[in-house]
Amino acid sequence: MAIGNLLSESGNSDFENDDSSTINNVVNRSIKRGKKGDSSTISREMAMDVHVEAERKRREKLNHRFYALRSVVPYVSKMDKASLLGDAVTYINELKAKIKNLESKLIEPQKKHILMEQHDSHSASSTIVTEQYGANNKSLFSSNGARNGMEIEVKIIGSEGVIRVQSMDMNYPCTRLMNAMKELKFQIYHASISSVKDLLLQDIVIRVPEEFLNEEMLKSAIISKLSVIEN
Amino acid sequence: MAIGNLLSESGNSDFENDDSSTINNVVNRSIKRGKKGDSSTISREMAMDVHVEAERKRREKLNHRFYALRSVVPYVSKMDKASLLGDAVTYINELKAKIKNLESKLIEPQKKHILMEQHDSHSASSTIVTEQYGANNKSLFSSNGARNGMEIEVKIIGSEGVIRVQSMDMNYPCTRLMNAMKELKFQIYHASISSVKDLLLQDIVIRVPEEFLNEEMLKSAIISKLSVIEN
DNA sequence: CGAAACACGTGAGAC
DNA sequence: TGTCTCACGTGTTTC
Repeated sequence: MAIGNLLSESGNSDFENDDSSTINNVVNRSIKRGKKGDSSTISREMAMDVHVEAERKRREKLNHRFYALRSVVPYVSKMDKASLLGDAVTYINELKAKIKNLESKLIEPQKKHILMEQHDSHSASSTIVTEQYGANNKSLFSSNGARNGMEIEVKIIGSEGVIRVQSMDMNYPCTRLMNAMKELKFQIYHASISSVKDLLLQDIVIRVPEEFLNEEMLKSAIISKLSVIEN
Repeated sequence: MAIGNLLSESGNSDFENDDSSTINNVVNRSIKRGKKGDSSTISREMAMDVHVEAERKRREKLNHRFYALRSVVPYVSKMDKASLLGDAVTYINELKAKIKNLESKLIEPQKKHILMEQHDSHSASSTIVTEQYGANNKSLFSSNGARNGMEIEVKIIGSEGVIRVQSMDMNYPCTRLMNAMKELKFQIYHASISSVKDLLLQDIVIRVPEEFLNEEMLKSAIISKLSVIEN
């Protein structure tokens, strides 16, 4: 599958194909405007370009979610998105009805209940679970930006590199760092993450690509990637 | 947000009617082409117009379905469509797990034994998933779309959980897993990642939120998150 | 100002 | 032949 796409030009339906990141299509997708006002519109065009790219990303994400939804809804009548959504709604309602049914069936027989079976998860309210999920959020240290003092140390030994990061354990610095590793396409040999109190320590051993000639280059590449990744 | 649509100065009063069902559509849609060649392009323009209208109809329908979905999914983290789809998938998987749980609880009528179906460790507690893309599966339950042959094992000990994942080292499964941890808001105590040949082994120790009553729930939550995360 | 999310019009492919 | 569905680039709005 997927031979090089010379003259691809459209095509590209949404089949799954999965990795959008890897081979990444740097294809001549940027034919766009041949000519334009030549005055000071260059920054304009660049901004446009990033906009186009962002929108493309968004579409891709949405389509992945559609596919994921399709994989959990057992029978989807047709292939189009509207039908999928409709079937998902009816399916959810079916599941809910079924649960209600089961619960009522379960509560009814009051005799000789053996209903312990949940030793360790007493967890108060052994009654029906109801309502999913924490939903505690609200405050939830979200908020983007907020560089939480990351200290980065880099060491190169032969073809291997050691990245050592120490930071506040907020906003999932490990997720952020892993995203950076992915975007930099570093091959990871080993990683170890430890949380101690409100500090998070991360050690990662990678294979250093040849284009990074010294530790400083490697470190600044990581830092700039980190600063770009949204959390 | 005030209303737009200042009475459009008529001109051609083509039966546009619009019938917009839902809320206001603010847009001032009918500016379109001001003037054009009047020769033989009229049919062209009419055809175009009907196309535009049809597409508008389609979009309206889709949005209506989105709204319907939103009304059956109890808690949607954010307001945007992608989050809605993702949460719908998660919710469906939770419902499935819940049903499974209730059913197993129900099929156990008069066993005088305390046959601890919880301690035994069979009970699918630490089963292995190895699934590859839904759609081919058939059974109603356990339709989790784990990607590139991820084998997931989950163990709960007290308030801590151990997640052990083995997969092909392609497409940065560690990044994906970390993203899942973040989205599930799990607090990470420790993590260890090792690459051996083309296999990637990941062990993560987390604090298990109370709402996860057993290993099965925890595992299916992780799987469904994984299936939603695009890489 | 950028970044994110959306709706829109339009070209293209399927049947 | 139209009709349906989709992806794309773009304008606009919100924070």
